[in-house]
Amino acid sequence: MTGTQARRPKLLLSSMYDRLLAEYGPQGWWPAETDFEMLVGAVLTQNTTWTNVERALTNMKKADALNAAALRDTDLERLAAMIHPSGYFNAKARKLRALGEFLARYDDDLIRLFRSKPLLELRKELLAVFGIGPETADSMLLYAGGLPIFVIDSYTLRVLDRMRSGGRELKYETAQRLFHRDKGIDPERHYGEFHALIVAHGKDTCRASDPACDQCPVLDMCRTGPRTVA
DNA sequence: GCCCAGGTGGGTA
DNA sequence: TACCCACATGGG
Repeated sequence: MTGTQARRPKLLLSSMYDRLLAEYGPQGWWPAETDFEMLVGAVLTQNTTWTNVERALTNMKKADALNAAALRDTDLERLAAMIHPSGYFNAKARKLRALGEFLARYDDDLIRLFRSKPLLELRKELLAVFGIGPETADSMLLYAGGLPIFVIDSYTLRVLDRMRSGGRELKYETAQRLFHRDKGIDPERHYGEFHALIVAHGKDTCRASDPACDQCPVLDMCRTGPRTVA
């Protein structure tokens, strides 16, 4: 650090967690009845509102298609019709097909899948599946697999960028490292809840169209000047 | 009518 | 690596 550069206060992410929890209460994510439904929901919710995903999931349940074998065997056009409300239905139908084919490697057994290898190897394997990117993979590992990995989404990147002193936008893995390195955050107790709280806050007030975040009632650290994320 | 939503894959320079 | 764009419905 140069002599002219002022030392900025460190912001503990754990304090952000406390603020969000006090404002929004426990979120109890992921909103799915089964781990398999969670995996499907993770694909369907890509760049889409959850209410639209729920409509698609309901259609799949009615058609008895909410299982791995159905993802593999159902005609793609029919699958796309079921998930129509979730948008990108043709692309997502192909993604669900790829998910079903991937699960067949583990005999459609999610416990077997998540216990098959170390976390980072499993993550790499998921990322190789068509339609599964970093956020989708990490959501699956955390919420369905119960594994200690933090999920970064657009809300998280937006909040972190606003809390920082400017410069380049954070990349996914860089942002994820900030959470993994914060000793005040317990992976078992906090990762799932923290991500859900950030989403709750994002839906509530942290709009992309409000770059100054001036109206944010919760995270005033977003608008109180330059800070450095711890 | 416009913007946005719990992203990802493919193409290009 | 860093951009761009396509993918698409439904709510505010």
